[in-house]
Amino acid sequence: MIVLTKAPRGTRDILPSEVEQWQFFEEKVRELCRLFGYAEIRTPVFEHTELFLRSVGEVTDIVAKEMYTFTDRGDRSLTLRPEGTAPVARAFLEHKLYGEAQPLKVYYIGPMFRYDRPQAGRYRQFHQFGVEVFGTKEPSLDAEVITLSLYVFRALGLEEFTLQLNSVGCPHCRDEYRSCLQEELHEKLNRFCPDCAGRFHKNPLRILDCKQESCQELTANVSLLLDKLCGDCAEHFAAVRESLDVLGEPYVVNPRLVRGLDYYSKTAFEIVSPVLGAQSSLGGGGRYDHLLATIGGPDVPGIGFGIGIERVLLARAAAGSSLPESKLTDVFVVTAGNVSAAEALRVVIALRRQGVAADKDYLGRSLKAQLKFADKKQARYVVILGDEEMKRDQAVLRDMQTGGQEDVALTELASMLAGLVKGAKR
RNA sequence: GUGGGUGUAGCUCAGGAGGUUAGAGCACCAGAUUGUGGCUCUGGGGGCCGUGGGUUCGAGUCCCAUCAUCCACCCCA
Repeated sequence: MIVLTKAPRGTRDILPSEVEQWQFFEEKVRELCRLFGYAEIRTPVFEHTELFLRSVGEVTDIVAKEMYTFTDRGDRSLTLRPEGTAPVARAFLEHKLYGEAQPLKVYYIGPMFRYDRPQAGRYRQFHQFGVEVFGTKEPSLDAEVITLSLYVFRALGLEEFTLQLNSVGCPHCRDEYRSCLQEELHEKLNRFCPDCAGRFHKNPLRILDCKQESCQELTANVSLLLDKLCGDCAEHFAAVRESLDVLGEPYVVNPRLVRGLDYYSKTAFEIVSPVLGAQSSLGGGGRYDHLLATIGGPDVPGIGFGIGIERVLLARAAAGSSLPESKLTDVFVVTAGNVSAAEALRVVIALRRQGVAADKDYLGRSLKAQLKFADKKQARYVVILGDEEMKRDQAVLRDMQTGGQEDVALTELASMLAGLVKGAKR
């Protein structure tokens, strides 16, 4: 039975009480992108299914079992984007942005969709902030991109995280290593866990990343891709490390780090947090020098990362970071005696026209209840419109913090409060 | 897709081995003498006990299924 009063599994509402956290995230990220020279790009939330098949890779988990794919009324197979890189790459090609000055640096913020079993820090609709840069293989760019992701976490008040770095090589050295690894592991094949047995053919590199202790032991002395990179890849990796060293950014080389998407080459990195539980990855990314060519474009290199917004917010909450309370209402206008609601509205509108966030009661409540509500709204000031004062074209202005109050002429009310509110915010 | 935990008021939870009108705290609303919030006191509204079957004279309580949720695996953000 479909429950009409519940959001679909793995999705959730971001309620007013939480939305400030999201706005905070977006503000910080936009500011950083501006400083780093990245412009925003917005692509559709769905694309031709084929785009993800070709770019992400048909044997990846994302494509094999996690895509929201549907056929539209024109019989086209479409898929809600499971990640952000492929759509941006598509847009880059579609609009021939390789014809503009390179490199092109862009960022995006938006929802992604993966049909997966929900868990802590994992949703079917989740949100990512990510950047992509097209047009250069220069290693210092790798360092810039990585650094930007670290600055994002810091700007959001996260201190406890680790940057893991690796190189997954290029098609040449990776394929060679892959066969080499399979050869080395072949004799031990029956001693691996069932998952790894499956990985042996599909993605042997991932065996090195298995959480099972028994598998870890079996691969303890196996040769690593990092030691078998081709000259070009090895040189690139060394240069990236050097750039990070120059910047003073600490990192951990994890030769067993693997990325889940096929298009990665050379630099691969992930930022993990110790406070998130099993879903410890705050974000990750890497270089994808052959992606554009794979989907039918020119041979333009690229690099990027994606950060999970939900996970960042969870990490912030776990770290006890909070935001200063922002108040929606500066002034609350209440009525006493026979003063009409319309009269109150007139005053409220006049205040708003002066840039004062004002509001009033809309439930016909008693004076006492109106004040109680104003208190709940955390309004700093309350304007009381009473019969006595109205006769003199005056109103009572009450400071809810100090409890003091005075009579103010109606004509001066708006400009006076505008001044008071502006002063209080400083 | 696999394994385990949990579903009782808006929220956090009680409800001894099945037995009458299902409770608490917080929240919400209203009062505590005439037009004044926070503190206190008093009162009040709210619950197909997730849903559907079954066992029983009788089910919030036992059994099955289902849905949801949480945790872990897989994988990833």
